[in-house]
Amino acid sequence: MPISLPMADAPPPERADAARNRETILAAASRLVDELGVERVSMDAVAREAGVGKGTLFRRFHSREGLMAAVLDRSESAWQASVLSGPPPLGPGAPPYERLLAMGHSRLRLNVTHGALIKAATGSHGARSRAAASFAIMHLRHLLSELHVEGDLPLLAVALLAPLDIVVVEQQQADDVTLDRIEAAWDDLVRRVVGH
Amino acid sequence: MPISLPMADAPPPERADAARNRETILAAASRLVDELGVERVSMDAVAREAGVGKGTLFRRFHSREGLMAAVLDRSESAWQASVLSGPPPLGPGAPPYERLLAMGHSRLRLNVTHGALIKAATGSHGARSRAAASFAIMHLRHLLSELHVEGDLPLLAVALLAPLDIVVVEQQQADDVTLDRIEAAWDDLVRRVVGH
DNA sequence: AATGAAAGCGGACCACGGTCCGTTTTGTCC
DNA sequence: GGACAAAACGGACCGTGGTCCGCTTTCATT
Repeated sequence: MPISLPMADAPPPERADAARNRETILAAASRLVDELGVERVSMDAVAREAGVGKGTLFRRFHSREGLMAAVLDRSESAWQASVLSGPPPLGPGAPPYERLLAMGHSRLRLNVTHGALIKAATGSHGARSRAAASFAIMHLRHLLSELHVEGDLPLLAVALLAPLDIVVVEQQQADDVTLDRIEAAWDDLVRRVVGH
Repeated sequence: MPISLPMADAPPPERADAARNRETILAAASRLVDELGVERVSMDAVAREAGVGKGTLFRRFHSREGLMAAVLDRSESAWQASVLSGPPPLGPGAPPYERLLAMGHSRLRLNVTHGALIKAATGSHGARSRAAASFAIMHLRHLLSELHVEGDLPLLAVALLAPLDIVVVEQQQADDVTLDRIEAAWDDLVRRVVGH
């Protein structure tokens, strides 16, 4: 008799071979990505490297975008960890305003270093790994409420994060704007929004 | 003797057949786009419709993205015209703060209605039709300076426009956020930045 | 009008993302 | 452990964006 708690429709579990392959594929993809750079990694190459058929890749990850999002999630969750439990001022322990600034700076730099992967994981179809993007929003929203900012905090959080987006940043870099300048302008924006 | 004013290295002019083809291609592309929707228009189809070879498309527009940007530019320049010389509050004649709000609202709605085209014209390669994007930035910057806002105006303008980006907006729409709410939150953001 | 070189043209060709479906593996029930 | 259905697998296949290169058109010069 299968142990089934009276919990509602849980997603069906994963078969053994499927789990094994998922790991193999992710490992192969990660390896290829930081060996060749994300642009030069084709789905066929990942399939070959992982020793599976192409169909398997697509069943598991739906699209190239989805696969890259899965690869990206590893670094993202490291960042999330350092926000949730790392040293201040990014992690807990510093006053909210400083954490807010630290988070923006950290996010900006991370977006730049992971730029290629983020863009590969963010299709024009717009289905970026939901969780990854919304973690930053949720956290920012939390900090804003600690600072007693009034208003539509969820949307305000989005508005503050939007100018740090890799696409926006790269556009500016193409106009010879430095990261330091972007950072300073963001600090100014935050100051205005939070009200000192 | 060729008439050549003492003007420095002008870009070489366009040959007659080239100009003819450019028009034909743009017309064909526009027609197909609003007949089938931008997603369903392939480069082969445009070439067939225009009665030219595929190579010609790519020489003229470099990529699918480039072609779509060219198609988009028509609507964009209509919008630019109504900002520069249309009726207030979007056009000149209204006080700067009202023009600022009107511009945001108008830009938001335009981004939504032209969403598919904008995304098709904005590759992950990030080379969106330079002029189109930067017109809004320049104008916004101008309005901010009229309002005596201090600081790094070019970057502030970018930061205000970023949350209106179609990708950001669609993300929010997927979370059941209405356009009116986005608009209200943007107004609030502007109020904070400009300082009433 | 003839001429020659540079610019433009076109469609065969390639690699890639994504789908499809006949075959193989897994896990359950007897 | 045998039998059976469900799930997963793999690679042939397709349409698309983008390149390449031998041929044609344009246009300045005479």
